[in-house]
Amino acid sequence: MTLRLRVDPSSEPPIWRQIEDGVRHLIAIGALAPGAPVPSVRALATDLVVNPATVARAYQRLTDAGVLVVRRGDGTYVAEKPPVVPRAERTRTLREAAHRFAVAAVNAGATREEALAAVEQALDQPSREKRAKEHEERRTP
Amino acid sequence: MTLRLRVDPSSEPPIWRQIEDGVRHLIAIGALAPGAPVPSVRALATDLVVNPATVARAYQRLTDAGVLVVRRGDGTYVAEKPPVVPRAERTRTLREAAHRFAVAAVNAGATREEALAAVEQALDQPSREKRAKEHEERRTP
Amino acid sequence: MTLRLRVDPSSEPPIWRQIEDGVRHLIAIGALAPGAPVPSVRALATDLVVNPATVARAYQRLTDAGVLVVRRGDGTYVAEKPPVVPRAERTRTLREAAHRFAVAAVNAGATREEALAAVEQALDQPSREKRAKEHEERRTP
Amino acid sequence: MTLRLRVDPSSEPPIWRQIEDGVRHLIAIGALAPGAPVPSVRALATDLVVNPATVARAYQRLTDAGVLVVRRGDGTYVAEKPPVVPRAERTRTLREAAHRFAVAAVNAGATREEALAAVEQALDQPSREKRAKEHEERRTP
DNA sequence: GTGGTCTAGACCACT
DNA sequence: GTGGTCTAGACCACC
Repeated sequence: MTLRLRVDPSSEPPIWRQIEDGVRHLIAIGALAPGAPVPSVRALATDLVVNPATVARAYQRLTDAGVLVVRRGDGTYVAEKPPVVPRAERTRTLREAAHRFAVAAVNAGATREEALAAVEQALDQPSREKRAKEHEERRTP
Repeated sequence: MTLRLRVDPSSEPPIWRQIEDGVRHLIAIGALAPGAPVPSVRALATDLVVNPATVARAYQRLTDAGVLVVRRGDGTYVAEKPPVVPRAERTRTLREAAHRFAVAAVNAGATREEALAAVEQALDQPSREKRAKEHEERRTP
Repeated sequence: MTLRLRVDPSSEPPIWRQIEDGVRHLIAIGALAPGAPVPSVRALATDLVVNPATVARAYQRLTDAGVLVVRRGDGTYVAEKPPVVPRAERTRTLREAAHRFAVAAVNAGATREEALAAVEQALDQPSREKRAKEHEERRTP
Repeated sequence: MTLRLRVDPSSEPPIWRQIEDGVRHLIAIGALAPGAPVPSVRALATDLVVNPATVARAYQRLTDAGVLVVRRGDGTYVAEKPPVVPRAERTRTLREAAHRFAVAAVNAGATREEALAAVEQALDQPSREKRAKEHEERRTP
């Protein structure tokens, strides 16, 4: 019941947000299936070495958003039908992220081609989590 | 002696960082040549409608980094030889930025093609300054 | 959580620099171990009778340099692995400092022997902190 | 009538002080003999690429101290009998310089031996000015 | 409680 | 005029 999550206690983004995004990410890549249990607030807190209140904050937001559901007295689970993020918001997010990257790339002195190549590489490189999951599946099918 | 710089005071990133990055950016695209003067702390502050201390903070970081040089009691100038960021570090920065973008794109549920399109668009965007500079050069060759 | 630090507010060098150098010095002599907490900005400020912003400035420079790390909302700590200054740069710094001293000594009309004696005396001087630390260790082993 | 002087227009110490110390230094090492002429304020200013008022300030201080003398309508000269700096002040200066060096050395992570070696080397290395002067003397005895 | 940011205003030394 | 330093005080998000 441990999550493939790591958190950086220094600076941006805030820890609660790192946890929130991390869980969303694990769901997006399929590492956390609908209906699957997530660790208790306390367990995850000791695991990540952060304050339980911080984990609670992230869980609360995820619950409010309908991504997680609490079964009282039982535990917390990924929702059976996690809500889809509205298309408009999704493209806005994407555009902002792209802009941040573009500024960073120009400041780093990269050419258009170098920048694009770096992005392609980052997109193609299967995430550690995904590979880890496939590995696990092979072991415990 | 006015700079093609605008800042968003509603923070995130902080104003001083927006100024720092902005100046670096203007140098990177050639809108600010080595040896060229930059506006005085006070001038830029009134121009951007921020506190002089905020501009001073940005300028000082740039000076510490060797991007700007101060001639005491005279003014501040772009360094004749702005420090070249070591190639290794540059590609590392680029790779990290690309990775951050890739994660954001995956979380936003974007496909590989959507992600790349967004980046291409963002890269073609911030040429406002460049076009402005080329225009100026055509006028006063 | 009080630091063996004193500053001279009559400037030269500026207070924030005195604090920065002081912390570096305490780490260098081992009075501040890796991972150890440093006083909060406010605590040190009241202790030194200076404005919190002044301490914050010093701490932030040290954080930027990787000497200190911030745990958000928690506190500030000495980095586990304080950055090693590259050997080349270290000897360069040392050589420059030595050269500055040599010039000053010549200007003061000192002989070679007088100059060396002054340096030996100065080197044996700032062991106040070290002795204090050893004393503490003997008390609480 | 050009002086072996260079100044750094950035930061500490102030330019006028660099000039003042520089002239004192040239006299101390014998590169400027008693009675020898020094360049005019204007000439030195254009030579060093600084504001004439800055050179004037240095010359004024040196004149006040009796190190230089003005012969009206003629020029400025090194005093025939440059005043000796009081012994007490000299040793104070030396001690301060030694202390600054010691702090810098410790912060640079140098051992006592390394620090002393660096100073010895700096003291033994005949200054560029001295060598230059000897060379000149051989050419025009 | 923690650090981070910003403003307003003052004072200083240097050119 | 220039940049540099410092204070006092406010507000914010985070843990």
